[in-house]
Amino acid sequence: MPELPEVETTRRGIAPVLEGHRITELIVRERRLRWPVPIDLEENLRGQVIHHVERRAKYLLLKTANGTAMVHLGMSGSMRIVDKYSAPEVHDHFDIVVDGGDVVRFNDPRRFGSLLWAGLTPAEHPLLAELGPEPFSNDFTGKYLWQSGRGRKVAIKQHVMNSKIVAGVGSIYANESLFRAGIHPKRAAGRIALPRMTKLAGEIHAVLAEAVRQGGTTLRDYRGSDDKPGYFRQKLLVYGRAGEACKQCGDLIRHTVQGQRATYYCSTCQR
DNA sequence: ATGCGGACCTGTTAGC
DNA sequence: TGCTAACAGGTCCGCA
Repeated sequence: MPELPEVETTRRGIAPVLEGHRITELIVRERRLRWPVPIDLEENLRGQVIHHVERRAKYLLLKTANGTAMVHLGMSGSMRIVDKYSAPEVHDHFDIVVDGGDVVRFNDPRRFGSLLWAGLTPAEHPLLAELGPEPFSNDFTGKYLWQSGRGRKVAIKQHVMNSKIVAGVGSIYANESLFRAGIHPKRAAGRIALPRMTKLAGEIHAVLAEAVRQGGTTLRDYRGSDDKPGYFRQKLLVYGRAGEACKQCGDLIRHTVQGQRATYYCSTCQR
């Protein structure tokens, strides 16, 4: 499921419930996530006040004076706010219980998500240390994207989905921003001129910002912390539209696979 | 250094 | 209708 807009929507949903509140209990029902949940995590978090809920790439960072917990939603994860008396259901892998009785409950059928401990210097955690700039940061510019692609033969779609190049761009929004920028997803990253890269960086920024405003994209499972779906799906121009007419030129939208992920594009509008 | 395929999981859907 | 195979929003790792 979740790409950056869905994670950001989740962050905004859970932050008011967590920030400034003390964790009375962390209840872990299933430790076998993408990586095993560390055995001392409950001890590290119990009694700690969450002073800030941040996002880095697609990781949610729960910051306490003792250290930072990292949550990743994987492909099918979600976090909902529930009452402490609500019974856990299947795939509800952990609960963050805070003073006052609110519970943030993590559900993830595929268990590609994770719950990890990043200590006092989260930026140095191996999963965060190598990440590229945030797409909403000032460091993410056309010039940066152009420089990062110089001499590379990798397809531009895979290039922008590489978290070391830019953090948080997944398949849906890579497809959409490449369409908006008029760039063919299989074009080599090193064979795109600076003005087109500038256009692409701008479209990545724009499409992600729009999706955040719409509460993300719900294809199937994704729900925000309030259980509402995201409404960006109606705005998708290519993703999931194979065989349908391009909204720009009327040609058929094509489907292919890159790196085991679905790619959608218009061969007339994208070169 | 770069690039590829496999791996981790379950649930839903498409196809026979 | 029922079984099986393919596919799904992520991304790390090991190998060539």
